[in-house]
Amino acid sequence: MTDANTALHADASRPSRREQILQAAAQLFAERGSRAVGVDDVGAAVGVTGPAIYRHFASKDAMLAEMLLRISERLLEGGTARVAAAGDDPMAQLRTLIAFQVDFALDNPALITVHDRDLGSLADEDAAQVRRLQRRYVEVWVDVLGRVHPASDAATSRARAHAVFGLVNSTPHSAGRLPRRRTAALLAAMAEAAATA
Amino acid sequence: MTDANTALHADASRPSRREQILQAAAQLFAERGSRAVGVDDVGAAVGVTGPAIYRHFASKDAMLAEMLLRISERLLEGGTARVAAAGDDPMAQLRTLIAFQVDFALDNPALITVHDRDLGSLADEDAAQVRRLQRRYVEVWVDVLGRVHPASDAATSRARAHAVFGLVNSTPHSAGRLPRRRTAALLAAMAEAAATA
DNA sequence: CCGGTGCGTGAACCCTCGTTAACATCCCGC
DNA sequence: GCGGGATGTTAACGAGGGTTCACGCACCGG
Repeated sequence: MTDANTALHADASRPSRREQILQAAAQLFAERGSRAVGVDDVGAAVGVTGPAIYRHFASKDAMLAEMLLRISERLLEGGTARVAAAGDDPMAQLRTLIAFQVDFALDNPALITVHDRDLGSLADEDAAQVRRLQRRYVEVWVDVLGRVHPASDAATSRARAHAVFGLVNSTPHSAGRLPRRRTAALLAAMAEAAATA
Repeated sequence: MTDANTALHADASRPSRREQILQAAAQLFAERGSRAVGVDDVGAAVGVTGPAIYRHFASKDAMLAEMLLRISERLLEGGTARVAAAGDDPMAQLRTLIAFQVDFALDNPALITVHDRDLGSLADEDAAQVRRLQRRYVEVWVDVLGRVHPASDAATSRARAHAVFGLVNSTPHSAGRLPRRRTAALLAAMAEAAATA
């Protein structure tokens, strides 16, 4: 409803009803969990009744699926693009990846929350698709971390990547208490220190 | 059922039915989310039918409440005890806190998951109680981090603490792929680097 | 005008699931 | 041996909530 999430609608100025619904749903899902949010709640958040949702989505699960797929795709695309644009230096690649993840986490704390909490309430097929995208994004990190730590094996790099994600994605817990710029700088510095430790 | 979670039962050798239920529930809640797990599922996991649960707990919510309260209490107690035993050196206190959190996260990945995912599906009173305990535990970290970074204000220390929690609590995502000792060492090193950055 | 298409509404349907009730069983102290 | 509490079982109730249905209405091309 506010400026919470920018990642879900392409046209931010006058989002279509469909995009309004997705964004409101993301917010509500993040606050209470997708299973605790009723279709009526989502409708009310955009000023319509519950069943009106079905003019735009096949089901409640379809909403969640589209939400998670978009997030995963955005992360994967953004991550690969940044790395490709960062040249050959592993440290430069790492820094740009961190900056990207920090920006995303600060822009979309709600999506971050939903992303790793409600994957389980997805139909098997959709869940598998999301996991494929997630895995590919993780692999982008694993590659870069592997070049930063040439002595480490892939499993170690993978654990490192997950740890950095956890660090950066702490934004939903600490958001708003500090000016955004400060938070971004702090998280980036901590993430780089952790990733290179 | 296996050796998954050691934090919930005092007598690990022959846990009472009540403790079996709590442990099985923690496992299931972590895998699927508390709302997606039925009372029948929990019962089946310990070899009884669903309604048998009500011989040991007043309600499904009471199970979740007790689970989260125990976790929060354990963390707060353990954290304060470790800090008190670590002497006056802030870095020594930080290191022992990190070691404690890493051990807990590796011993109880399921509890970690439930802890910060299902707080929202708790009755207001219980949720408030859990949050009080959480806050006090965070303050233990904030105090130590404040002494490690004398120039930082409390808000910054708090953000740092949450970031370190996120890093260490990534165990549910990366568990098992690496021998435990290696994971513990890696996480501790990363956490210390991040906390002192 | 006029019919169709898009978007919404309120009512009803029905399945899931937490909870309770009524009835067995085991076991232990007297 | 026997009464009673602890522990389970099956059957049933009832609320909540996702989904469908039948209908209204605005808008738009011909």
